[in-house]
Amino acid sequence: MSDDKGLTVKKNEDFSQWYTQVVQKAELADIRYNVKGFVVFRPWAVLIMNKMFQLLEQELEKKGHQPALFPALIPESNFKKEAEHVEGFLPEVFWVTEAGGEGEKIDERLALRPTSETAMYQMFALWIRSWRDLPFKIYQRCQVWRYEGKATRPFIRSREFYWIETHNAFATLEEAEKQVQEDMETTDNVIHKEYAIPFLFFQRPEHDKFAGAVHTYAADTLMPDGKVLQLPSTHLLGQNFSKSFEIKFVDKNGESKYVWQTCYGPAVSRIIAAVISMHGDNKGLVLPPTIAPIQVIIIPIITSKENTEIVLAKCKEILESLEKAGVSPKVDADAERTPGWKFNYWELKGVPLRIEIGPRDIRSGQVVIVRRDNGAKQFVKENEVVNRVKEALEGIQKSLSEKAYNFLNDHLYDSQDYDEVKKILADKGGLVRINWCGLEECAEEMKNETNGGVIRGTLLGKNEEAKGNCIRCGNTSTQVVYISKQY
RNA sequence: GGGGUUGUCGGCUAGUUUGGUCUAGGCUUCGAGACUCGGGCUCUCGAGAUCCUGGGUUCAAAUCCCAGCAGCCCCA
Repeated sequence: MSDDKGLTVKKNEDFSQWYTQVVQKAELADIRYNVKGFVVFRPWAVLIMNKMFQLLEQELEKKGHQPALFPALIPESNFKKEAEHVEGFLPEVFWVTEAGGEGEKIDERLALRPTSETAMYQMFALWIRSWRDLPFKIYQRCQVWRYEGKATRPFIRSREFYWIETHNAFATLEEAEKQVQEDMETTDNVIHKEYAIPFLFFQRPEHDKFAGAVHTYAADTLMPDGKVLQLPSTHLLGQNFSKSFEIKFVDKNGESKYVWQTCYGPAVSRIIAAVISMHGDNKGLVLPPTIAPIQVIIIPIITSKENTEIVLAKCKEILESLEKAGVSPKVDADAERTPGWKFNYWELKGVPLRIEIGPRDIRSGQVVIVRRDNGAKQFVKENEVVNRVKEALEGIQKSLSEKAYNFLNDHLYDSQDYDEVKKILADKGGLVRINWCGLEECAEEMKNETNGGVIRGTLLGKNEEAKGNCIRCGNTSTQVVYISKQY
C-alpha cells in the first residue's frame, strides 16, 4: 500500500498522525510553506470555510450586525491605550518596523492586528454620538496574526488565522449582557446546528479572561483524543475600552455617557479543525452536508464505448434534477480514472453522498446511492432520486450531530477525588466536574500536577451550586468548575 | 521558554552507524501510449534529486563538525 493512497493510520489508534494525514491527503493544507507557524490553505479547505463563513455571516446580519473591514496595521500608540489589553497581547504581536528596499525605519512601529479592538474603537469614538446610534453592531471577516509560542498545527493553532470578529456598543450594561446571550445563541445556531459540532459554554475564571474583558464566555468542544478545543468566545468588555478610547454618547436626557461593549470571535479556521476531527473516519473527511462544497458526487460507470454517451447523459439528467432541487452535485466524468479510484478519492474528501450510475442501473431504471458516513448503499428508482437524496443528506447531518454529541456527553465526569481526576485526565481525557476554591495559584498547581489540566470555568445555563471543599487545597470551594486538558 | 529528534526526486523512503563502489536505488506521483474500467486494474516507454541552506574538516562529504531555517515529539 502506497502512502499516497488512503490513510495509513486509524483515527482511534493514533489521532495525531491521523489528523496530519487527513490534512495532507484530503488536500486541505500544505505545511511546506517556509515561515514557521504559517501554512497554505488549499482550495478544498477554503471552499468548506467559505460555506462556514456564509452561514455565520447570514446569522450575524440577521441579528443586526453590519459588515466592515478595518486595516490590518495598528499604530503602537492605539494598541497601548487599554492597559490590560496590551499586557495580555504584547507577547504575541508581530510588528512592522521598516519599509522599502533600504529598510527605512517607520516612525511609529505598527502592530499586525492580533485582534481588532484597538483598530476599531477609535473609529467607534468618531461614529457614535447619540443614543440614536446605538446599539452599534459591526463585524468583520479577516485574518489575524499572533506570535504563538506553543507548538503550531494546521488549523488547530497557527500564527495566522481566519475569523470573524464582532464588536458591539450599547447604551446600557443590560443590553451588553443580552448581546452575550445572543452570541451564545448564534454559536448554537451555526456551530452546533449547521457544523454539527457540540460544545459546552463556560464562564472563564478570572485569571483566564480575554485581556481587557470584564467577563469571558467560551464554547469548548472535545476532540477525539479527549482534549478540549476552545471555539468562539464572547466577551463582556464593560466600559474598559470605551473609557480608554473615549467612546461616548449623549443619552435621551442630554447626558454624556460611556458605551458598554462586547465582542465575539468565532475562528473559522480553527472550527474547521473540529469539523475535520469530530466527523472524520478511517477513510478520511466526512463533511456535514450543510458545509460540503459538493454534497453529491455522481460517478458514471462506463463499460464500453457504446454506452458511454448513454451513461453520461443519464448522469447529467440526474445532476440537473438535483441542482433544481437546491442540492450541490457534481459529476466526475474523468475518463482516465477508474470508478474505484474515484470512490476512494471522494471519500477521502468527505463528500456526503455518492451516486453510481452504470448500464445495469439504466436498464432497470435505478441508481445506486451510498452514504459517506455509514457506507449504507441503496438502490433508488430514478423518479425518487431527488427525494431520497434530500432524505439521506438530512439523515447524515442528524447522525453526525448525534454521534458528536454523544461523544462529548460520554466524556463528562464528576469527581471530588483529586487522584481520580488525575487518572481520568491521564487515561481517557474529557471534562471532569470538580469543586474549586477559585484561586489562580491553586489552578496553576493543578495544571502542573495533572499534567496540563486547565480549569475551563463554570458551566453556563446549569447554575451549579458550590458546596464542599476544593479538591486540591481543601479550602471552601467557591464554584463548581470543569477541568480538562486542552489544545 | 527548556530538552530531544528529523530534513535525500511532487509524496513515502533506501543509503548515513564504518566518508570512496552513489553516475543516489525502490515504490508512488507526473508525462506519452495501450487497456473501457461496478472499490485506488494491468502493461510499455519517458521525466523528476546541485542529498534543506551556509560554513568547516578531508585527497575525497548525502554520510563527520558548527551555525541558521523548517518539521515532529516531550517537558515548563
